[in-house]
Amino acid sequence: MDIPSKYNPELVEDKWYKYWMDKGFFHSEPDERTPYTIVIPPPNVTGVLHMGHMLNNTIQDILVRRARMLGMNACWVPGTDHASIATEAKVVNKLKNEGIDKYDLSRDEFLNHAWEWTHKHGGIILEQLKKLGASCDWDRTCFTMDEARSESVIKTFVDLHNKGLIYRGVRMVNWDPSAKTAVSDEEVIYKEVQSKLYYLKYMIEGSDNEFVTIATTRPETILGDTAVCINPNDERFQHLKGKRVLVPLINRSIPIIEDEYVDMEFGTGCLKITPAHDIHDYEIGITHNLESIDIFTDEGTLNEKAQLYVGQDRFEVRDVIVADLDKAGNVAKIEDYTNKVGYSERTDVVIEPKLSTQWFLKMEELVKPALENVMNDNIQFHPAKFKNVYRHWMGNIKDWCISRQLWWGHRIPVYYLDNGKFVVAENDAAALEEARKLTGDANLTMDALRQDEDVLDTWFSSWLWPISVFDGVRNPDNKEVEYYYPTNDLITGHDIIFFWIARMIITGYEYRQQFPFKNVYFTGMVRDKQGRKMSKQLGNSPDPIDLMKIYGADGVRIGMLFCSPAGGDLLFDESLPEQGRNFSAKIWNAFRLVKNWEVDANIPQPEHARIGIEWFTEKLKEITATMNDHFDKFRISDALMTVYTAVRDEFSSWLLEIVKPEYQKPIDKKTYDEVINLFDQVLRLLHPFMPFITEELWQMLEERKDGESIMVAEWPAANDANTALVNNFESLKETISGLRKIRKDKNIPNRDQIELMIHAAEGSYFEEFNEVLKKMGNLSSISLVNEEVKGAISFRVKASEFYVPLNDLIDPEEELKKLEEELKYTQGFLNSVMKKLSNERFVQNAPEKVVTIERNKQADAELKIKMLEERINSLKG
RNA sequence: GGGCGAUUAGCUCAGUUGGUUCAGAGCACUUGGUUUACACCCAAGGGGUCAUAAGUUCGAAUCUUAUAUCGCCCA
Repeated sequence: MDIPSKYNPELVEDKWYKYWMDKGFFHSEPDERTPYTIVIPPPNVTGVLHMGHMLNNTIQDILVRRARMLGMNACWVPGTDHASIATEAKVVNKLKNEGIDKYDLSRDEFLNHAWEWTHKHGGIILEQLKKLGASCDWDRTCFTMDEARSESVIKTFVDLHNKGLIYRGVRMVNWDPSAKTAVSDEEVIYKEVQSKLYYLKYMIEGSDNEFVTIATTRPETILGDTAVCINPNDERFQHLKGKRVLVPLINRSIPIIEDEYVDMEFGTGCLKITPAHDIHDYEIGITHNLESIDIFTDEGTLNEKAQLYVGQDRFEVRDVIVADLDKAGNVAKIEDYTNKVGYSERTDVVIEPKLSTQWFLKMEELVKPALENVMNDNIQFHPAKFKNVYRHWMGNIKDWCISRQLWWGHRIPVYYLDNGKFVVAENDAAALEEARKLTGDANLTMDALRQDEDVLDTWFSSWLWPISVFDGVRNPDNKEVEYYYPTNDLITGHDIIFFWIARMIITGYEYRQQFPFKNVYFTGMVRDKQGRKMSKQLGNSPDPIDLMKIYGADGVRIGMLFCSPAGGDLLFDESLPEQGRNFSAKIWNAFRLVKNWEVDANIPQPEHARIGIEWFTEKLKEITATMNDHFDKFRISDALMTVYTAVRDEFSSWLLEIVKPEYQKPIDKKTYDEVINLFDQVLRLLHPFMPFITEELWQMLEERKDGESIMVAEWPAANDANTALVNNFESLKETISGLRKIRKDKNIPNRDQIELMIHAAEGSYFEEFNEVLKKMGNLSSISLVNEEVKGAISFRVKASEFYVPLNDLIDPEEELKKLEEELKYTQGFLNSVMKKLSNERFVQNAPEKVVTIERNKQADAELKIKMLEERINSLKG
């Protein structure tokens, strides 16, 4: 076989992905096997693959591939999310660049543009996932706005409304003046900004020189003031009670009210109240029955109610009004001030608190089972610390504002009549029927109905995802949802625990009386080496596609996982995929070594090879068991590290070196076949992490039939490893390391044979491994002795002592120094052991196993000390 | 201000319900190596008072309390 000396991922990856697709390995249909289901966290339809997706989807693919190899019916459902705000913003922007204003278009015209955009860009990210090797069932690809999903969303709205859980209310919302929509609390990012605290004087009504001073960061809002508030306990302001003040510039008379909400320490202790533009002021306004004067337009400019600066932007007005106030003598002072200001996650403009009519979902009852079943571990979080965060949020839940003032999304199925009443229905026809019933007018036509202009929050569709992808909302009893739901694992970032995870759990219990997934695995954020978030502005995010071209998809996959514990942030650096690429090369080269051996069926298997294979066979069971344990506990990084070191150290450096025939000599058939078999097993353990290279090698390892694939090969068994053999072998390795150290210290070339004499003790020297010891140590002979050997360099493994006779090369002083250091250490060790053993309470209270271990330590240490002392005396003598 | 979490080797982090030589891994570092699979490698090494202090225990990186520093969420 002609094997290229270097692994070239580009020649391999597309080929095997196509093979897997052609053979239908990714596709799942319900059958009698146990299902293993994951639904993808649907990426944003306008998005392109970034490093966060890479991490997240690599983990999903690993879990799905392993489940498949374990014989489960694995189904990974892919799809995308319509992302109302982000997509609409992009489409609006694109139209703007073409000279088209959104508001010159009809709703339908705009939606046509949005769909066009979606069809053009919507599939990109899914195609990119294929490069990563994602084994999604592409036949099941869903979109939150396709027909089945859309109908599910509308049906759910109607149902929740009928249950009395959806209501219309006026609330202070987070208004995004750029997107012209309300956004949820979770979509507001608070940033620390350098601003100013303005101290403004308000004249007291009926007086020419008396005034109160208030402090504000937002002087432009004074035009909406409807009161000034003091703390009733504040001694300084007792004389103001019951008086009124004049709003500067417009001279509106407003009352001085009293409320303990006012912090006497902050600012001047006098607070201006602007109920329409601050959430706390709004609440005080309600308590004190104050008027709300909304001075802003939806675009964030001032309206006629402000009286001044009408039509100007809120931030422009801030500068202008301060100058005017100063001129008018109302500015007492201006201080630098650092505060936190909310910005829209989507458009990055400053959020304006605004009174607005919106649709809300009552959460109080809905969250109960969702909270309970996380706290009692029916749903498990990995890592579990996120339970606390979850409990805190769910315990302080507020009603969910589900309407958005946008066009792209699911239009709210509420139809208004002229008389202000409304009906809620799944479609126009049903709405008309309802309306006719409501009005008693059988001749009513659609013209009399006006559908709500707003759409639903995107999360109101994605919270149905684990159900709706199996069409379980429209058809709750269908075969697919019955089979695949609940799903097994959800892999997602902890940043959307409330947006999405909590809400999916809520719908799971509301609509299927069951959790949507058994486990939630939280990934951390991918950051750059300095710990900064990856962002376009910083330009610190590499393009995953480029990375895969350079390092191979497998290399990038494992690079992402090398340092990625659950929930912890991943500090990405290009050395990681590089390490992954290097590992691919290592496996490739191991394969080249094995496949290039000349096989001779006529020679018998040497003893050292027999031992090596027997050992590795057992070791592999242990490795598999360790990996299984890591997987069970969602320690994906640890599972990878286990197989990584297994390949590098145990397989390549030990097994292959042990069985490797002498230069230019053939290998016996038995050993060869067994090594091929072990290689096959190792590739299987690697496959979930590195699907491409493992398939390539597995196909070349032996003759394969069309339709065979490592993807559907069985996961290796882990039962009943011979742990005694494996442990004994560790002593052998230690002995060989000891010999290597001597060679290094004394500059003895590896090709020169040396002699070894052993003063053996039980449990640390095993004669049955002699052939391996001889080969790996390049020994001319091994002999047993009963006493110390003079003129030799020695080392100890546990209680056995090993001697290499090297008269000429020994430096007695150096040897003595080493021996004395070792003696000192061992004596110290013995002391600590004896301290424990002489403590009666330890012997009485500690488990017997622990005591026995300490006794063994004592015996070993005593024996070792005796040998060391003999050596030292003999060298001195 | 309220809550949650973290602090272990130069860096990033494990440490599984307190007990095997338990102080670990990977990377980085030092030294040696043209042993023909691999320098994208191999071998051998150095490196930490487990943030600090007190406590519980026969025994603490692990449990308790306080302090310091940092991070996240909420206000």
